[in-house]
Amino acid sequence: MARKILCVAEKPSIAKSVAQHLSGGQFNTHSIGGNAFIKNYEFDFNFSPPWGQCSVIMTSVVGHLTGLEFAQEYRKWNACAPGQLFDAPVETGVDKDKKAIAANITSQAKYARALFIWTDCDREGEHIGSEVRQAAFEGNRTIEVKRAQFSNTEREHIIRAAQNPINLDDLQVNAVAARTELDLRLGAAFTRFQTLTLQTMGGDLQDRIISYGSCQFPTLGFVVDRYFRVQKFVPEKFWSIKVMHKREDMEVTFSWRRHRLFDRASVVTMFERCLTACIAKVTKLQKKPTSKWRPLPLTTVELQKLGSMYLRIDSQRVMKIAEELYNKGWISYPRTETDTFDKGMDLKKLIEKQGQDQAWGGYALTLLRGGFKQPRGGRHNDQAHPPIHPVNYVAPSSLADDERRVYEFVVRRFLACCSEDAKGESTTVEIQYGDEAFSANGLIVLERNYLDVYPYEKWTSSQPLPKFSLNETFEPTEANVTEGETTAQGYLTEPELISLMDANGIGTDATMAEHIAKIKEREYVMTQPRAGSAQTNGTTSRGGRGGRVVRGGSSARGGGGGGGSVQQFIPTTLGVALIEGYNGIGLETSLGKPFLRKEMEIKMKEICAGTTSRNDFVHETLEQYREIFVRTQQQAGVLKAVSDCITFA
DNA sequence: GCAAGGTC
Repeated sequence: MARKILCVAEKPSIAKSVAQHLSGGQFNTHSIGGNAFIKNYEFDFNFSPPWGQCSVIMTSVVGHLTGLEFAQEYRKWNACAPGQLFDAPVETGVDKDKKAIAANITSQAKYARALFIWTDCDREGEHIGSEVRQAAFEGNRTIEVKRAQFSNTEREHIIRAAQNPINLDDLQVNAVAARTELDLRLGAAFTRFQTLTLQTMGGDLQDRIISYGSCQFPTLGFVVDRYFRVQKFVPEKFWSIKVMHKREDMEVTFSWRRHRLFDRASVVTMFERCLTACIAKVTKLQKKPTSKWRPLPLTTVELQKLGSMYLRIDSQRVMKIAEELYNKGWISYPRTETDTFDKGMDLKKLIEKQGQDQAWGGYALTLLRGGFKQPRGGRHNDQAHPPIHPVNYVAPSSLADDERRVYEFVVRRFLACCSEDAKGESTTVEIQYGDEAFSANGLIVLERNYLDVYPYEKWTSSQPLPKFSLNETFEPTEANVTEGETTAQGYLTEPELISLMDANGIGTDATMAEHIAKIKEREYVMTQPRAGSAQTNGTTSRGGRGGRVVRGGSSARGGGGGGGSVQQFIPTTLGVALIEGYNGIGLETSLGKPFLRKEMEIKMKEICAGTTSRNDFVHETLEQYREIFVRTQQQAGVLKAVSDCITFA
């Protein structure tokens, strides 16, 4: 009886670190023919019963092994009417460039008693596990299949996972299979239909692909939605009362509790009552400690948002750079939803490695000498990867420019997480003046703490307030009515777009940047720099009616560092026409809205919970989209309008 | 020539 166990991870890097932990560093490495990345690691390990001491082959795949395709006779664009793709037969096949990897698993399985699957513990990982299982069955019908449950690659954790295997969860496998089938059928059907129809209408759309995808369309929808809100915005005038007082050579501005009103006559009346009263009285005086919280451990979505906010690098490029840094071993796996560090992780060891840096090394050392605080924990955990953090030190001078900036950000963010919150003292003075209440705020920063290593955030002491005492009365130095106007929100920026996608479940942390790049490539949207923008700390005040307040005509936006300006997304005529076309069809669920994708996400969770079956879900969803498809065909005018827009624009 | 999901 062969005492051999085959282990397969989702990616080469995991196979390697698992092999290192289980073997204690004693393993042989074999290359496989046909793929330069995959290695087979060979060693012995003592598993829990019934397996006991076994020889192990640890290898990996590189993500999915297989893909879903239409049967051969439906692959040509003119082979069938696009509508037939709703029911056309589909088949699963091993991707061309994955044949050698599948063959490796098939042949290794022949001599193995059991297969241990070490793919990531998320839905896609479960499905990849089922693809691995299938490849193993091709070589060995009776191989026993288990799955290791792990959420990081720490030694103890990995050994525990090896000794407590569970079973593959076929419910999760089914959920992913359903999504795959729907994305293929709907994507291909609508893409071919739109593209072919618009081609026959002539105009400038001859050689373009007018693609539809369950993620790219809602992404486009967000851009178009904001565009129209900006276009339709009507500015409104508002008025406010400002009170100033000079004391001890300091000028204090009190702001009105009512903030602002949209009726000038009322404001003037109230203001006159203040003047009549003449005297203001201090009604409340409060000093209290306040703090600014250190940031949460870094997730992919945050990295993408902050990359474009702080570093002005777009999300796709940030991800590409992060992947390179990961592949070189400088930072941890950059695709993670987790914003909590595992309790068992040795964070101090990671901080120590940063001690040698010229810029932040000194700060890292102060953390080790007592400044260290266990990071805050967020509410997200994908059970597969830790938050993004530096794993090794690399001298910034040896990195390319943007690479250096991303690495520095990851390091500084990590050190900030492990620091104490910033501490300050806030003072509030409230006064009664006539019938109106006003207040002034002062802040003194006492300890900067994490802010010393995290220059991306600002927290500055305001001008200190002069002394006031409770119930004292005084005559304000100056008071007047100010006038302002609400201004429209800007067009959508990339961080805003990513937030919307995240909140609506459009795409995954690993693919959001791709969807954004896709709608640019299709020329559904374009980006342009926002005029007059500079780096902000995300503290822009917003007006109550959707607009940003510009007081007395002068913009509150300050300077600040940062290269370049914020990019904003503007839909092209084509993008607008597509979304408007589908919104105008009159069905409640438009292709341009995020609801359908959101529902898909909910249904996938139901499949995982066992309350919905894969078949029911696929059929119901197909029927739902078929109605939209049929209606779109009937109302050819919808797409005709798109064509006209483009031709005569 | 289509999608979205993995990863290199």
